[in-house]
Amino acid sequence: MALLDLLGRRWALRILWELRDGPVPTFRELQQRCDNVSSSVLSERVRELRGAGIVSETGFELTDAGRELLTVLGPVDAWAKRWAKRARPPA
Amino acid sequence: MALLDLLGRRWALRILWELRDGPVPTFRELQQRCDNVSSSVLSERVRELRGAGIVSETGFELTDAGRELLTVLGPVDAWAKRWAKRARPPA
DNA sequence: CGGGATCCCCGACGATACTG
DNA sequence: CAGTATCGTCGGGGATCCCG
Repeated sequence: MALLDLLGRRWALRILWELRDGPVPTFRELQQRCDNVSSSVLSERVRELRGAGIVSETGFELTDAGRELLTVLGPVDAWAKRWAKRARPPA
Repeated sequence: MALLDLLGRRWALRILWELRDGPVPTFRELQQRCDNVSSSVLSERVRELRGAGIVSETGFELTDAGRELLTVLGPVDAWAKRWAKRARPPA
C-alpha cells in the first residue's frame, strides 16, 4: 500500500495533524509546530503530500482529499487508542 | 501514533493480508506467501504483531483484535484505492 | 519446523549552510 | 521567508547460517 509509504514517513501524520484546523501561515511556523523538524525534511514531506494531492499546492493547508483522509483515519485512530489501552499493559 | 509504527514496518500489512482468510499452517508457508521474506524479519514482525495482540500467540492467525483492525482499515483501503486513481496519473 | 545470531548495506532522517 | 545542497549517522531490512 503506497499510502502507508507516505503516511509512515516521519512527520507526515504530524503535518496532517497540524493542518487539521486550517492553514498554517508560513513554512517556518509549520516547522516550529512540528518540533522544529529540519527544513530539508519538512520540505520533502510537504512536497510528497502535495504530490499526493493531500496538501494544497500553494500554501500550507489540506485539500479536500486531505480532509477526507483525516476522516477515514478517524476510526483507525479511535481503534488505535482503545487498542493501546488493552495491548500496552500486557504485564 | 504507535500503530503506524507497527503497520508501517515492512511486511506487517502483508502478513495481516495473508492471514485474513484464516490461519496459515506453518511459518515456512507464511514465509513463502510473503515473497520469501527473510526468516529473521518475518519472525520479528510476527513477534511484534503478537505483542500488539493482533496475531495469536500460538500459531499463525489473527486474533479478534486483528480482525477488528482489518475492519477499520477497510475504509482506509477503499479511500486509498480511489485516491490512487486520481492522484497517480498527475500527468 | 520455528526462529535466533550475525553481518552487511542502503536509504531515511537530521543538522548545517546557503541561495533567491 | 521558502526551499535546496551536502554530508554524516543510524537503524531497519535482507541474506545466510545454524540450532533445538
